Amino acid sequence: MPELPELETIARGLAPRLPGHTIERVTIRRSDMLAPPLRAAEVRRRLAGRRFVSVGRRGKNILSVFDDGLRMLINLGMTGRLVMSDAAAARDLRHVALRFFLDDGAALLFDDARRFGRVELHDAASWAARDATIGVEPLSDAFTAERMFELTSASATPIRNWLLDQRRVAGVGNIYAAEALWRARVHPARPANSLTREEAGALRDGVAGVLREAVDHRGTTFRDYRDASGDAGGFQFRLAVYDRAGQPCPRCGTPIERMVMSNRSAFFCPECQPPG
DNA sequence: AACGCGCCCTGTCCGC
DNA sequence: TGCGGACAGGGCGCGT
Repeated sequence: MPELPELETIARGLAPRLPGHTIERVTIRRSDMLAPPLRAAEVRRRLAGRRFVSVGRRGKNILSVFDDGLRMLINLGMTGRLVMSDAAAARDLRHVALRFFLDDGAALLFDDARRFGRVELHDAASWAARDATIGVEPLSDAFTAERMFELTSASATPIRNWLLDQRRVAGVGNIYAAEALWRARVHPARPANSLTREEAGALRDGVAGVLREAVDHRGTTFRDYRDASGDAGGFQFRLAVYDRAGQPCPRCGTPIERMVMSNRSAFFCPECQPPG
C-alpha cells in the first residue's frame, strides 16, 4: 500500500499523539507479523512500560523511539494501517494484528489484511546496522543530482526496478516510480547506468518533486491507504500515468501504456519516454 | 555480487 | 449468483 508520502502522513498524524505516552500492554493476535526471530512474549515484555519519545519515518517505515533507547520499526507492507482506537475509522478495521494500549485508555492499532507488514525491535547497535541497509532519504539535502548519478551509474538494472530497491533511495514504490520517470521523461526499462548525468538529475528532481507534492496532498489512496485518523489521501487525482493505461498523457495527449516488468505494472508515455 | 523471480496473504474486480 | 483468474502503494529468500 504505502510509499513515502503515505508513511510521512501517518507519522505526522501520530507524532502529536504518541510522544509522552506510555504503553501499558501489547496484545498480539498475529505473531507472524513480528520480524523473525522476534517472539510475542519478547515484544510484550520489551514494550510494557515504555514511553514514546518520538515517532517519525525512515523510508517506508514508521520509526518509534522509546525512553530506554528501544526502537520499533513498523513496515505496513501493501495493506497495513496504523489507526488510533479513538478515531471513528477504527471500528471498520477487520484485521487488527497488534494493539498497543496507552496510559490514557486509547490504543494504537496495527491492522493488515494481507499480513505483509512487519514489526521490528532494535537496540542502538542493531538499529545502526538496520538503518545502514536503508538508502538515502529523497527529501533530504543528501539527495543531490550528483549522488543520484553516482547511484544510477553503479547498476545495470532497469531504472523502474532500480527505483523500487530501498537500499539505494528509500521510500519510492510503484506509483511514485512511474510518476517520477514520467516527469523525468525516462523510459522505465532503461538500464540505470544508461542515464546521462542530465537524466539522472531530472530523475532526482522528479522523485523529490512528486514525493513532496504527494506529501502536501496527504498521500495517494487507491484502495487501502488511510492515515492515522482513518482518512484517505488526495494525490490520486493528480497522477499523470499510474493506472492510466489508454488515457491521454497530460503533457502530449498520447495514450499512456502499461507494461509488465518483474511481474509488476509499469506505466509510461511512449511519446515522452522513448525506449533506449 | 547483482539481479530476476516466486512467493508470502487476502480482498476485489472482471469475464464467463 | 457463482467461480476462476488476474491483479494489488511491498519485500524477502532463493537460484543463477
